[in-house]
Amino acid sequence: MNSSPPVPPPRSSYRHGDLRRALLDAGIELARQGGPEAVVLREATRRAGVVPNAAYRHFASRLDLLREVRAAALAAVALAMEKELATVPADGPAAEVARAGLCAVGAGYMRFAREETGLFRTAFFAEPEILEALGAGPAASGPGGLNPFELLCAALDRMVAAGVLPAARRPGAEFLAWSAVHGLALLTIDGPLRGLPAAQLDALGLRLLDMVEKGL
Amino acid sequence: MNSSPPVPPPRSSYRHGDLRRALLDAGIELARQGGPEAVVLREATRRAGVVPNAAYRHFASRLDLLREVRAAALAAVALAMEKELATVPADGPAAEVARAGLCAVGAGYMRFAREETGLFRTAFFAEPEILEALGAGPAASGPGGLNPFELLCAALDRMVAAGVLPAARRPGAEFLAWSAVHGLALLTIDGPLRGLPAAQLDALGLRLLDMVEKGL
DNA sequence: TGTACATCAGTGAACGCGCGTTCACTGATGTAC
DNA sequence: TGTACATCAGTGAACGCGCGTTCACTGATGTAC
Repeated sequence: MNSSPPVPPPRSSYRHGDLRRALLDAGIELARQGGPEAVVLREATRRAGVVPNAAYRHFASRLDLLREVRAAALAAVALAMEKELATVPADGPAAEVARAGLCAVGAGYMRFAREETGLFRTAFFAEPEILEALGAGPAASGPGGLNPFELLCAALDRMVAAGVLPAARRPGAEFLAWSAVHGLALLTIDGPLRGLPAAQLDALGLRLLDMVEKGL
Repeated sequence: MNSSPPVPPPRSSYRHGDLRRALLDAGIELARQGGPEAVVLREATRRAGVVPNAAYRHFASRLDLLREVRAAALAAVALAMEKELATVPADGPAAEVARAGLCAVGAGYMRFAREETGLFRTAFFAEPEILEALGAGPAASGPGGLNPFELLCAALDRMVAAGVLPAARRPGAEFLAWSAVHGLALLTIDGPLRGLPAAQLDALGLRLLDMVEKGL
């Protein structure tokens, strides 16, 4: 019954062991629960069982920590997309596979937004200065080496290769597709679609992806 | 050269006159410059040339003020959409008019996001508890009596009436269209599209609206 | 194998900040006689 | 038309809060001899 939530881990040794990792993990957990603004330096140190200023041995500032948390969040988005992509059977007509790939990428993105809202918001709505990294970041790479944006681009490229998408419409298509999916994700987590049952959201997602595919 | 930004207005009378309005205006200006989190009670009172707690004569809390600022922001979005809509010539084939109407509504939304980023973010990303009002709010109405969401719905209805959109595809279409437009708006103000010249953004917007129209 | 020592990760205390909010007050305004 | 008074909008002072960050320190660890 006593002070259970922050879980003060009793540290035996004077040195922590891997405080950097512990702070990062705490930061990721904070982001998961409350989004980017919940990534608070003092709370992270509290969870690591350490005095506040100890963090400055490992991070230059709060923003520095947030940056790394954000990279982890971005990697988590990419992982979710790749997992969804992995469920697409690779046999069958190339056109079908390419189309299904785009859908999988979009569906993974939207599901992640719904299920890991805090991390999603951290990945895409952290401090403005932080966002510049997006689209150009090997630091933002997922396990497969691609960040969410690159995964989307790859899916579109495969559609061109399969002849489903005219090459002339390819340039910029990533922004159109991303817009649609990103927008629905946000209406789902922050907007009027919040609270809709998952089944309905999935159905809406399918219709949206259908619209994108037809409209591109 | 002295303390110009906050503009401390010298108040002649003991009574303010219309402090409520002054605080609201200050709040809207703060939102315009810095988004919802910039709507700070103390700063609003500072700008109104009044002591902090004076605000409590007119607003129950900071959140209460923010709610009203948000309503104003929503009305401003609606106004921008209506202005764009007003540029569409009403003569010509009904199908064309209906299509142009949807485009206008979308373009107005996206342009507002770009030009009044702070207000846009305030309208759609204020405290979660606040967002519930959206889509059901006469309080959120624009000058024409319709909020942004209702304007979009009306445009879609006109497309059905004009025979451009099959009635069977109408239900839920507002969410698909809104997703696309909302997403692009966000990529523009917060994401990798930030800083792109307005002309390119407009072009991308047109392509997006084209995609929506074809895909719906 | 044992001792002296440099390193540097974590401590303890404190700072200044701006915030939202509460309290008892004061004094200009408008109304009732 | 003049006076007494109630109202209530704005004052003044203070609160507790949690934050990020800086400072001089201490003491466990690992290395060099």
